[in-house]
Amino acid sequence: MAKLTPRQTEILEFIRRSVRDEGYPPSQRDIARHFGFAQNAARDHLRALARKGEIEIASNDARAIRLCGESGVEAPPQGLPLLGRIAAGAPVTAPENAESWLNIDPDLFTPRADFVHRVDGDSMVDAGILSGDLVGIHQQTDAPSGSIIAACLYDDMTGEERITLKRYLRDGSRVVLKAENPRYAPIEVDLARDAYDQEQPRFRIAGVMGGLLRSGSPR
Amino acid sequence: MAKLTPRQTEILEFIRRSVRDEGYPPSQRDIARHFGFAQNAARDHLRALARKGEIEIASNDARAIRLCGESGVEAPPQGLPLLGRIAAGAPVTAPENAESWLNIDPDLFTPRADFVHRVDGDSMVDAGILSGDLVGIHQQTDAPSGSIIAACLYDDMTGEERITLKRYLRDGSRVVLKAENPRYAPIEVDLARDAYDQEQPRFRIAGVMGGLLRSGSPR
DNA sequence: GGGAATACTGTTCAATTGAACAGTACTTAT
DNA sequence: ATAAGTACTGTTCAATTGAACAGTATTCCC
Repeated sequence: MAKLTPRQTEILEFIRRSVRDEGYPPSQRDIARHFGFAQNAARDHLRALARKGEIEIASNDARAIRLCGESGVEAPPQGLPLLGRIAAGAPVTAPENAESWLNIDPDLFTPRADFVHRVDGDSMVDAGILSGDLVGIHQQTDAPSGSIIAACLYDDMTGEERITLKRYLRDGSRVVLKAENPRYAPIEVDLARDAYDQEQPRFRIAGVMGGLLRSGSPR
Repeated sequence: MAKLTPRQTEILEFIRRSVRDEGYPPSQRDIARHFGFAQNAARDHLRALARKGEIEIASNDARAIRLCGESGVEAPPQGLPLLGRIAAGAPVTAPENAESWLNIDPDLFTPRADFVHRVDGDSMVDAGILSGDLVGIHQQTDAPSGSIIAACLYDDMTGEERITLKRYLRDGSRVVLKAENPRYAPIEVDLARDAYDQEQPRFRIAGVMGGLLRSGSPR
């Protein structure tokens, strides 16, 4: 799709707004009146927009403008990004880096989910969270002690950042990230120590668990 | 909103289809041409539809039809009924008897869910299903042995029918409904015996589990 | 039996509309 | 330098369009 000039973007926006607010596209003269120029200027713009694939001028009929650029009449893209392990350097929790998008109402979770994380491994089985489950996460930088959080752990070796689910236990500056499975050892972090201390992993809270979605039945 | 005649519904549908497919409403003559009548008939119909609040005729302009009845451009109402324990006599699995409706895409579950059931009790904890979880159920009358099913159990005492989640194990005519928690005893049914035998509960398969939705985090 | 609503036909008319043709001025790539 | 694209003005014109007015047949309600 060819790039639009600022003026063309303005005009396309006006058409979109008209369709949304009035329910039908404007006539060439409507456009001209709104922008204060002659009908033929509007016609030129429509032709340019049609050539660039943003609209289709369906026929010689009145208001026969069909919006076709990405978001014509479609529903607003509602859903949640599925975040997880991603390539080195890039921030894991940025929606742009989503593996895929799920069509779920964020309000099905409490608190409301901002993204979804796929559980890998059985470290949380005793909390009823199985491998492969999708966990809804509400993005926040802190969490009450005892809650289940999505922790971002940064691996110095690979330079990769990844999300893990853990129970968050905090006592002063001492933080314990506990798995809900006796076979896994808890990770301990002392926030008072320098972040550059290599003996402990660097971590941050990505958010708190707001719920869970599982597809299929276990075993 | 006044009721529409079949003909008016046809015409409203045609306008909706036009807006969806073409991107703009039809002219009165477009309508007339499509239905094979004169322009004025179309005009009469539009006036009737406007009077009944289904559309708005915005001005004297070409194609100035604005759809306003409930679902103008909105998404189709999609969701799943939440079924569970219900009043005596009524069939539990009928969507009309839903406790409430959840706005979930049925295809998030595999197999696709037809309704949702709220888990009450800890009988399935070992399968990662906790009390309060919502389980997506695909309606079917039979299920492979070993799968987790929604079983309809009929209580002769209260005359109530209720849904319970169980692991379904079948060996010939012998059926075992097993809880995924050692503290619960399995229920045994012999299909060869008469359904009127009061020594065993009457049951039927409501469907198989297609997945799970949990709001909030455990404990 | 009368009134209202539905479901049309048919004609006329003025306003609106898109299209075409002829220009102008400016910018941006080649 | 020059061709292409942008961003307009101005005029003319035929086609389309909604509106109005005058009818007709049928059904439904009171």
